[in-house]
Amino acid sequence: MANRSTKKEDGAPTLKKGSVSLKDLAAHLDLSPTTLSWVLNDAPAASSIPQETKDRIHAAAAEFNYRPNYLARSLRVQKTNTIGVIVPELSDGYSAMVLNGVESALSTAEYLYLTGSHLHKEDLLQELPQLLIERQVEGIIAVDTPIRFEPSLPVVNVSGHDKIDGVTNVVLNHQHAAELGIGHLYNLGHRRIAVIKGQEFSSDTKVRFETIRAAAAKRGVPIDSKITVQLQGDSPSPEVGYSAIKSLLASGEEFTAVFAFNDVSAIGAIRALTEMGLRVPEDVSVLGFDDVYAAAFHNPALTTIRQPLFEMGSIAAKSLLERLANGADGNVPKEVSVEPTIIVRQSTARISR
Amino acid sequence: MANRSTKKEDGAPTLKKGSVSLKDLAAHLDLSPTTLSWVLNDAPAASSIPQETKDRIHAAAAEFNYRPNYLARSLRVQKTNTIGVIVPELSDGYSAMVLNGVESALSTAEYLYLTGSHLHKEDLLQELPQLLIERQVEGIIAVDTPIRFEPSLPVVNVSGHDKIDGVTNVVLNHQHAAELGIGHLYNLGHRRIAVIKGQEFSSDTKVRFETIRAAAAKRGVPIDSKITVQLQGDSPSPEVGYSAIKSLLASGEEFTAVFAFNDVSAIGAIRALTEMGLRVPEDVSVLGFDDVYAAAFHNPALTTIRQPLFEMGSIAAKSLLERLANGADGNVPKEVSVEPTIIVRQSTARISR
DNA sequence: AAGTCGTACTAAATCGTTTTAGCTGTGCTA
DNA sequence: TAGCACAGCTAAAACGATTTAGTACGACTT
Repeated sequence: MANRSTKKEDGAPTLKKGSVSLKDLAAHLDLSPTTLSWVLNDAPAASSIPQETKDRIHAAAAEFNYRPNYLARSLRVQKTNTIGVIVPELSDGYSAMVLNGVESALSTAEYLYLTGSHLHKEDLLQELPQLLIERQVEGIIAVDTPIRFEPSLPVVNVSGHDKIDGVTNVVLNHQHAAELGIGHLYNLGHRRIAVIKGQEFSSDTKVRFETIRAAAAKRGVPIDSKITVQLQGDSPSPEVGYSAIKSLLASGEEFTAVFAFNDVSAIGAIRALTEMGLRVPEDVSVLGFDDVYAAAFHNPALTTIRQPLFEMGSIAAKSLLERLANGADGNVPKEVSVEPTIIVRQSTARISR
Repeated sequence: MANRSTKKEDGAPTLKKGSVSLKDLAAHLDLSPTTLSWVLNDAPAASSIPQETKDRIHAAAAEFNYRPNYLARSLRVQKTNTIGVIVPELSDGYSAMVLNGVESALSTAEYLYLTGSHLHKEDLLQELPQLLIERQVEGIIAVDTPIRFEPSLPVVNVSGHDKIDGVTNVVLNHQHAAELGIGHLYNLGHRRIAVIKGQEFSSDTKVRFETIRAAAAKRGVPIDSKITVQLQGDSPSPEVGYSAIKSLLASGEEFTAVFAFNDVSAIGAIRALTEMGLRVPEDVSVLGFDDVYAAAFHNPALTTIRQPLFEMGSIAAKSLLERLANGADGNVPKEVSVEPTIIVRQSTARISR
């Protein structure tokens, strides 16, 4: 039997609920913090502690709702089980889906994450990573975000294209995507294909356009710069696609199809076209990109190049976790690529002529 | 002039870049951590430190890219400048917009936030808050989430309806919203109004339906339970609205308008109606709720009751920050309410008969 | 009867800061 | 010439955990 002597004169040091420290709990039990730590963490050293003591400890921990202070623990063990995630903004559909993927991969590993949006502001692009690093995140996942800092920790960039030491890019196979898109339109008979380029700040803008251009040229229908427009404005919304197509229509140039930078701009484009009395897809085909939620239920339902955004997020997270687990053994993959698929719905059709 | 003696024999203890501690830096400068801390934090006590020393310290901090370890600081000052945010899921448009509002309010206060999605799973509803509390968040913002834990810290619940001590609910003026919606449809001549109820897990489901029922009854056109359907399935997507209306149509009951639980289900409803050869709004009017991004550019553009989601997020954050700054002085507001507006677009029209 | 082993623990260092309480030397007053 | 203020620092405690290195005691060997 336990021969605990009541060391101190206080019989029951009433612990305030809500924030008991290990020391408090230990004092209450007349044991040392060490013992409690061993037992509560199931440390190897706890093997010599008799079951009865263990039970007492667990019971008290439950009774006072003891939760270890993660700050203290992390400081001591030099591990925070936390990563940082940087996105342009949350409500554009794109980042949110990637984040879902990230979270699903993290949760099984008991990691949490801190988030920040940079809204494409240069100062935030510099500042955010520092804020996260100060908070001792173990790594950073950036989504559609240029890396403006020296990566002093593992970084994974979803849709990143810059080759930077220590950064793994998770990217779509853009060449394949362009082939799928242009191939689809070409096979429907389209030869005058207008292209909506992304904003300058989107990581994919350049590659997307180059690969589309190459795919079109290959088929002998080079992209005409007169029917190429670039999205303006600093956030992704249907409005910018709408304006882009409006200005294109104003130019009077002919085209039978539009290959949009993303679904959101495709939706704006459709609005602009129908407002001008052009039917989609009868008069003009519109091809989107991404396959966000809204695409399937739009009217007309969007034909689009699907990016596996959820998977890209979870691949990013898994890749980061793997690097964190294995330590920096040099062999950081520069790039992981995923495949697009084309989802044919109602916004594209055979050319009517 | 400074008469620093080279205490130690090592002339230049080469500091490894990337993670210098205050102690390292202090050793390098032959000063104590205390002095550096004072200077770098602009503490009052730093007034007695000569400018030259201050300059040396700042220069060294910059040179070695010194960043204070936030874990250690937070542990010492008992303040983490971090809150937790709990959402059902990120990619439903709703939570993301609220989060944007939260973030904008937080960033000016130099707070960051940890996020978690519970996907309406009971275990996560219990677990997530604990994970956040362990990590010493100062408060929690829950979005459309039932509170399943004892609030031992300040909590703000966006769209919460349970009155719980220590929890501030940020809610829409639902009565007004129902008046706007039913009033609009009634004025357009609609008398047979179908209602799509939300899923059981949505906080707003009950109030929304009750207020709609009351507003309709008041006008002498009581809601008929035969043309009331409830969303099924465990995530918000157009599919569930689609199925709901499909089943309603199958019942053969007559109706001239649909008041949907949210925009997403309204979009699904429109799809179901048009598939059955009914035109929106000529044959059936469809009224949405929320005014998410997709609403304005849908075809037809959605008439909807707008919730100021961004504001609700920033109000939630501001209210939480205020409580954190002022300490727990008891007077916690039980409820803060915001006003809806009706955005009339193309999905509703005067009854054609 | 001394040495060894195992049980059941505890003391103290540590993580990286901040903060309280000093300490040392110089210049000036009384 | 002792006393005192002030400038310019430093030592050590503290935050709340984990972890290393013991200690005290009984039982068992040799």
